[in-house]
Amino acid sequence: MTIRIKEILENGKVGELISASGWIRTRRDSKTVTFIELNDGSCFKNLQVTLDASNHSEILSALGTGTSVTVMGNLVQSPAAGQAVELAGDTVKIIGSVESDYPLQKKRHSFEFLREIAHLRPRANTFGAVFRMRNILSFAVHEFFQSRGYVYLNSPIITTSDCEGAGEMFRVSCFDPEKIPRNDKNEIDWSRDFFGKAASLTVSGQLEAEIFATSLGNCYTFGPTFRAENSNTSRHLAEFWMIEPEIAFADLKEDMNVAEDFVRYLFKAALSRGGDDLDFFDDRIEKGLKANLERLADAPFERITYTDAMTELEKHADSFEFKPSWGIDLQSEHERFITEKIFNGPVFVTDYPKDIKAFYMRLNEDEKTVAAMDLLMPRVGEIIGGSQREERYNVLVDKIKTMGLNIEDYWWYLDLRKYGTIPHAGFGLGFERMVQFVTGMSNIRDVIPFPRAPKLADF
RNA sequence: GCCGGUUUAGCUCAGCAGGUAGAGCAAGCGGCUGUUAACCGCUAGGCCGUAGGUUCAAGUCCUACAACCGGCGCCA
Repeated sequence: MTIRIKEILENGKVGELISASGWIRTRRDSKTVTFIELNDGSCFKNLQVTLDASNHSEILSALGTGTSVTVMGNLVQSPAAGQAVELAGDTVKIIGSVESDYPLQKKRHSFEFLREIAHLRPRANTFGAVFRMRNILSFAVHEFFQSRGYVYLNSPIITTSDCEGAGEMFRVSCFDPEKIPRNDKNEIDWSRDFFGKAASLTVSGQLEAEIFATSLGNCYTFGPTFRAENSNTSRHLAEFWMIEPEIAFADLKEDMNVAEDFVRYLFKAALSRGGDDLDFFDDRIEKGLKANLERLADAPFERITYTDAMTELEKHADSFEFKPSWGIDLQSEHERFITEKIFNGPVFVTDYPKDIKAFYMRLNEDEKTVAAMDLLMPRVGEIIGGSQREERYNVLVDKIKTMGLNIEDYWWYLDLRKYGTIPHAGFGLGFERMVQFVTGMSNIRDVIPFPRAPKLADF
């Protein structure tokens, strides 16, 4: 009958006899009373427990930071400021004691240090708040799509379709690295591997989502995605979670409408359910975070074509290391200028030159650009990449050929266009980048429980 | 992968022009106080990232490597 501390603090009645279990965050002594801050992870706040020093003298010294305990006693009104109620502990049971080398102290630790003890960092204020917020956002993702009739698709983690070229892939193989079979041309003989062909971890569930969008209708994926790029930045991971809706009978405009509604829905979920965790981010991680989320949750996102964006950037060519010109990809500094200087908020940039985008994006009337869109956000950069898919069989075949890709590899993808093709569109949202934006955390490795990045796969 | 920075006590850092290490917090002990990042005193704690080199002498200078941080590239 242990009650969660969140429940106690929200609904506990003064006078009630209760039991609370958790970990001691910090402990302070006064002459007659020992104070314990008890946290069980259910919420940001701690439950203050008071112990009569004379009744518990023999175990008081064992109640150090990190100790797990169960306390029974009456919930009383707190005579001091800082908390409305507190638990007047009658009995304290030590569940698990702590050695003096417990790494978490009652002081501020650097995020870099806490990353090295990822098995303990969820017990720290910031990380408790981050992972509760991540949970809120995860649930809101499903809520948003489910309430709109989208089907949740579990796209495969292991794939043999080398399709997209979205980045370097992690090889999946059962070969003994000491004895990799080779054929008579001395090439690796994947036909003798587990799947009978070269297999990798997925870099995107989009192509599979298109199969379902052209059968069950609107659908979405939400799962882990893997990129073997040697990316060393505060916004890249080798394993990250991506949400990829695919919308049937939709064009780019509808794609952006869904993306915008989706992002704003997540902002609103964070605002309405974030509680003390969000207040903490606002107070300690990024000043003004809440006001900014509130502003963005209500205002429509800006939209600008790549061509118009380039024209704007060219007016400020002097302020860039890389000179903007039509046909090049937007550099980080350009994206930041657009989203932070020109619009100060999320911006959709649309209709990129066809040569810098993937083969499956729909060719526009001008035959120079494709129906692509990226959603740029202040600080985290590109949070969404999406497009209307090329649904015209012949156009797609031409595209695959001119890009030098092997047409046979795409037989099933082309079949979707050959048999009852429909216009459709979709996008991918980097979940961790969303969590970063909503929490204000500056390093993406601090918003995923166990980050995987170059030289980093502990725990 | 590229450019720059950092690496000294459990943690966060200081260490001036090369002369064999210091603070705050944490920990242990004691004191004070319905305390709330509590406060005060004392104690203990360091092959100064790794490997070479220069020098009578290297935490301090040089080289290589590694990890981490910031920026860039790749992208979500």
